[in-house]
Formats: sequence, C-alpha cells, structure tokens
Amino acid sequence: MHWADVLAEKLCAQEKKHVLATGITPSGPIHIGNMREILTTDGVYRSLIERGANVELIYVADDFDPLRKVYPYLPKSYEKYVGKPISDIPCPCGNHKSYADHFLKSFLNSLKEIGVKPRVYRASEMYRNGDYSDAIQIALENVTKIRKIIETISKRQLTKGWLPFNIRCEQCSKISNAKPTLYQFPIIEYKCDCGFEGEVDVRKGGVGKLPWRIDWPARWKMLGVTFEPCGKDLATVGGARDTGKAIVEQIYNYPHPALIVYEFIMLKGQGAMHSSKGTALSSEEMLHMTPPEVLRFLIMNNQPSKHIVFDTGLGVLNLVDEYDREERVYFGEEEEIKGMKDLRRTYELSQPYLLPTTIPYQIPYRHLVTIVQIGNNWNKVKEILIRTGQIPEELKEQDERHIKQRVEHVKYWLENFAPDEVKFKIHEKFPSVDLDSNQKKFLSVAIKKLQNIDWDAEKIHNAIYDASEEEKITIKEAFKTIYQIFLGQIKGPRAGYFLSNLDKKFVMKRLEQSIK
RNA sequence: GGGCCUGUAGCUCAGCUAGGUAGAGCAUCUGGCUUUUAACCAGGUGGCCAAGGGUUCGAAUCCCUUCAGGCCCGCCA
Repeated sequence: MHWADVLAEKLCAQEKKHVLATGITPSGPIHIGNMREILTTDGVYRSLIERGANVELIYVADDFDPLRKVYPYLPKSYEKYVGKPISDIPCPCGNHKSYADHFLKSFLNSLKEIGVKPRVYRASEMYRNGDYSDAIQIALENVTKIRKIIETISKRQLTKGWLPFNIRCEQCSKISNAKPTLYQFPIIEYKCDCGFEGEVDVRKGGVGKLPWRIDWPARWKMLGVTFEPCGKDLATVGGARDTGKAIVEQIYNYPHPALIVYEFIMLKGQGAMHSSKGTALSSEEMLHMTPPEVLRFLIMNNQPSKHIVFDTGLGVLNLVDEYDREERVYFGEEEEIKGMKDLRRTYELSQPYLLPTTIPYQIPYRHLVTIVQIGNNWNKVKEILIRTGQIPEELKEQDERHIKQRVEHVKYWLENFAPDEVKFKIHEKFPSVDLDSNQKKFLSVAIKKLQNIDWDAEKIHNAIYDASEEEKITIKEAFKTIYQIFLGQIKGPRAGYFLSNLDKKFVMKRLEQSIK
C-alpha cells in the first residue's frame, strides 16, 4: 500500500473531523525541502478525501516570528529589523506588503501550481485578533508545570524569571529582547534591552507571542489538529515534538496529533539545504525547472522517512524520464517492471489537478533539451516537431499545453542549471574555424550525399558515414567537422538527429559556405 | 552522547505495510548496415541482499546484536 494510504487509514480509524496541518516560517525563500512537508500532507489529505472522511488541510504561516539575523541574501541595512516580527518588516523588493509577504507570496503561487489548496492561516493575524488569548492565559497559569516539562524533557535550563511568553517591546517593537520583571495576571512588567520599561496586558492581542515550544501545542488545540508532519530536526529526543506532546496533553488537555517525521532533501554535492546558509533551492526555482507533476512524483514516490537526493544537473532529466515511463506503464503502453512499487497510486497522487483519462503526448525530455536549443521559442520548437513528424499537425489542446510547459521548463533548466556538456548554440553566421583540406574534401562529398536524400535522421547519419569512408577520414573527425561549422565546438548532440531537426536549406547553405 | 535514516550487481537504486524461486537503469560484453555524443534494438556476464544470531516449512523482507556511512539534536524541514 502507498504510504499516504497507510497514514490515511490510520487516521480513519478515529471517526472525527481531521485537520492536517503544515507550517513554515516565511523568513526566507521557502525551499523544496519545505515543500516536502506540504506535499506529504497533501498526499494523506487526498487519500482521506477519497475515503469520504471529513478533513481539512491547513497551512499556518509563522509570520509573527521575529527575524533571527541578517541572512546572507539580505542587505546589511536589515540589521535594525532583527528581533521584529517578519510581518512588520518592509519587503526586500518593495513590491509586497511586508517581508513575510515577499516570501510567502511566491510560495503560495507555487502551491497553486502543484495543486495544493490549503486553508491559509497567518500567525500574525491570529495573535493580533486575540485568537491565542486563552492559550496564553493557560500557559501563564501553568508556568511551573510547563517549566518542569521543558527542563525535564529537553534537559535545558531556563532562566530564573522565565515566562512562557515573549513580550513585544512597545518602544522598539522587538520580540526577543524584553525580559519580564513582574507578573500578576493579566499584567506583565518588563524591561527591554533598548532601555524601555513598561507593562503589557496579555489579554490584548499582538503584545507578544508564545515561545515556539508552547506555540506549537497551543495551536494543535486551537485548530483541532490531528496530523502534522515534522522535519527530522524537530523530531529529535527532547526536541519540540517531545515537549509539545507533553504540553498539549498536560496543559491544554488535548490529545497530541499524529506527528510523522519526514527526512530532508539534499542537493547533490551540497548536502542538506539551509536557507539561512544560502544553500537552498527555492520551491519557485524548482518549479521553473521541473514540471509540477514531476515534483509531486519525486515526493510521492519516496517514503517520507527516506531522504531524497536531488540533482539539479542531469538528474533532472532522469527524474522526468522516470516519470514519463511510469506514465506509459500506467496507461498500459509499456509493461510494468518489478520494483515499480505502488505505481498506479503514485502516479495518481502526482497529478496536480485532474487525472488524465488518456496518456499525454510524450516527447522524450532529453530530446527536448536538443530541440529547445535549436528552436529557442515555442513556435519554432513546435514547427520543428511538426516538420520532423514528431508530433502531428493537429495536436489536442491539452497535449500542446503539456509539451509547451515542458519546453519552458527545459529552457529554464538549460539557462540556470544544465552542465556545459549538454549545451550548444547554433551559430547564425559561419563560426571562425579553420578547416584543413581533408575536412573540406569530406564536406564536399557530404554535400553531394545529403542533397538528394529525405531529411531523415538515419539517412543523414548514413550519408555522413558514406562520405567519411569515401574520403578516408575517421568518423570521429567527420562528426567533429560537422559540429565545428554549426556549433563552433568539437562535440554535440547525435549528429543525424541533430541535423534532421534543422532546416535542410540552412544546413546545405552552411555546408556550401564551409568549402569555399 | 542521543535520535532518525541508509547498507541489495562495478555504479545509482527498487523490492522490505501482504515473508514464498533476486529486479531496473547505467557500465561492460556479443550480435543487428560502419552509429562520436546521456534519444537505438536484441541478447549475455554480473549479487552468500553489510555481518552474526533468532522466529518460520520458508527471511533481502519480521525480531535482537554488531559493524560501517549519512543526517539531525541553537525556534533553519
């Protein structure tokens, strides 16, 4: 059984409303690892819906969290905002309402693209609206108990006057620097590092927030959460998951949700991603180079407990090929091979929106890498595909959309991630190369051979072989010569297919030029 | 130190949430009209499933122990 169904079945055993929660702090580009949290949950969500369960998928943006430090991707001037809630900090690009919005918005767009539709909550609004008031009051009434839980389970020593509440200084509006001096419900007197001394009424919204270890369980109760995946860093012994379980049960009197652990996504050659270190691949960027169904496939095809190594280089091509192959198997065009586990289910869960009823028109992704570099834009690519008979002239609308989308992804990948070995550029004008007399003789024979054949990859290929044999130059040298006059480099894509995708007139003209 | 994950063909991995004769891709070898280049086809070679023990009629698959590697334990998924 697919892991999403296994998890869904377990939840189904309890007949009640299920709230599947996800939560990410938009303090930087939200990366593909964060996306795993959402997609993992979405898999379970869809499975529950199919089972007819009463279920809701939510996403809580922790935008009331303070900015921890000036991250590498921020200007130095952000120093003055450290400690303020990210929903109150100006947007780095100036086009969004706040710092949090800047990162949140692109993430929400990505969600739309991969077909995830959660109900979105913002912590900043929840705090300001006073939604947290009860939870805050309960936490403050149970300081001693909470303190004991955290100190016992996490083995951390809390400071003397510690309160389960981080006050937001009224003067500097920073959340992390104010220390409580006296607490008498509902008033906390405090002294801030900025020199300000004041008092807040905890019943009022937005005067501060619960620390993370308490905020999390408080939220479970408040939103009725029954399932939430968490990253392996939080799942460590004595971590937020352990203290959260104890706090939600002992303080908030609510059963802890199912907290499954998911592993990190590594970038090949770089290890785990850290947005704070700048070694992260944003979900947006990821979606520019990987078709949405393939990104979903990456997550759905792997058990959450397994780490995934993502290779932004040639690995992307393999991933798309694997997806296409499973698609062919799904639609019965290819035989299933042993080891394609839960193939049908994986394929279904990989669809961002509707499940196709017939197989989408496939063009091998690697091949698109070549054609896109010849055609440059969709219209030309389409023209080449039609001329070479790789697609029919009348293509179904959704098939055209599908191929066009892939072409766009290939382009982005070529521009930003592809290794040099697969890149080439057709020179519009004759490149500056010196050909020796043998090469020229070979070319003049090749012209004759090519002139009268059908413009077909295999025939072109054979013509090149014939010419090289007649002129007694090595086949290697022959191919090199071809690449030189078209690409200005000594290597290139498979020659026959490559030339067949070019316009014959253009090829012949270039060949003529080369022997002058 | 603690936690989680991983250890299956030369390489990358599937199979382990149904325990029942070892799977794929790449690489390599042979053949197909000579086929550089990650868009051929057909076939072959190649594995004591990390090691040891246990449960079972039967274990890559379940349990225990050991070894090796990776990641995580600061509110970074």
